[in-house]
Amino acid sequence: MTTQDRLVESTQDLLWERGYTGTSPRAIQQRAGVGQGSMYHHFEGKPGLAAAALRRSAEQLRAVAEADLAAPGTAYERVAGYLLRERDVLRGCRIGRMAQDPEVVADARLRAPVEETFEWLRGRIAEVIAEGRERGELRPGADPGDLAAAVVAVVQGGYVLARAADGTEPFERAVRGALALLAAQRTD
Amino acid sequence: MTTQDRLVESTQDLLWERGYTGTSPRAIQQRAGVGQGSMYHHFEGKPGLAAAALRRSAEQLRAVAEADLAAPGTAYERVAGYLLRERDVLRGCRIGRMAQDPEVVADARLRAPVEETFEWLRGRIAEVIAEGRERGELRPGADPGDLAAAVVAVVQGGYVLARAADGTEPFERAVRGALALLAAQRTD
DNA sequence: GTCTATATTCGGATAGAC
DNA sequence: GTCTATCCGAATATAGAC
Repeated sequence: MTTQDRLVESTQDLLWERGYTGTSPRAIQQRAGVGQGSMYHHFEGKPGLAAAALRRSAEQLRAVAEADLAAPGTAYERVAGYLLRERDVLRGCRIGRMAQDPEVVADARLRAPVEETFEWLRGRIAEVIAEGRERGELRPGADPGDLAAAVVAVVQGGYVLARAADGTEPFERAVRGALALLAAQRTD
Repeated sequence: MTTQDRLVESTQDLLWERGYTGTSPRAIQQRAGVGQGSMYHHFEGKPGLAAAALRRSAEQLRAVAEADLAAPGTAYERVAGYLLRERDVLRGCRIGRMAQDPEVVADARLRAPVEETFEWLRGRIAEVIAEGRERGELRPGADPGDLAAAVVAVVQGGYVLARAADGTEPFERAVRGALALLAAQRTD
């Protein structure tokens, strides 16, 4: 693995664990086993490195989500697959976590991958729901975009509740609740 | 207002804006218009002051939520009142934000008010839903605790989506989606 | 490309005068 | 109770040798 790659991966991990404000260049260099000079040679300081790390995390998240959403099955089953995917609940979402940090939100290069990821995810889930409607699997009713936003919010909010409780139960409850409500939308 | 109160209020604001890791004693003192000595005289450093601020924010949040949930009306209307309350969406939740900070989660005195607030909120909403069931307003089905967790998660996740988008729309969508799903649980 | 020095400011806190 | 002085290490970065 190249020095750049080691720096990017270490940054991904640290941003996940400690957030942007809580992650220092020092800590990144140590985790990557790289000196200060190397980091500043390859990247434009902490923001540049973080931007690269976030772009990479965003790509990876997208690929994982697409695998669930493009799976065979009914719309309900595909959304359920997304909601029930195995997650490291107490670690939370690498991308969603960034939205809480004002330094990230204030920097266009850092916020862009976060914004794009959620925009894509909501759009993709809305598509799945709209398809389910067209196929007659789901009742017509609420805007698919609204339902998709609710689904994504349940996951992101579930992480918040789980960390607050220092346990996974609230996350699992929220997902079960959301699935029960979605299940009631299926045609008989 | 006493010096203590000014310190606590300034800390509440800064924790909301910048999070725990991003809030320095210096910044607190300046916002409160108080010297270093005063702060360390009245509180046990940053953690002690933050604990006091979080307890106060938790009380306030609880009071506001209770007002909506104890309002007259059907269970659906009361939950809708909670979901549709006016919020400063882009600022997010003072309590939920803390759950993302590893320094908060690691310190029992800081995590306690966060945990208790969400536990209370989920329980209170579950009560409202259970009452609706008993009164025949809502169909029997999913566990009220699961539905309550989903409701709270939609709000917390909605904040995440809104900040990611730098706009309130995703929050409003998520709430509309959740309300549409809940509305379908009403008896005819 | 990578390393070691060095610089500056901030974070978090203590000491002791008033 | 409040203020100023002071301390030490960390955060973030630059300079320049190798």
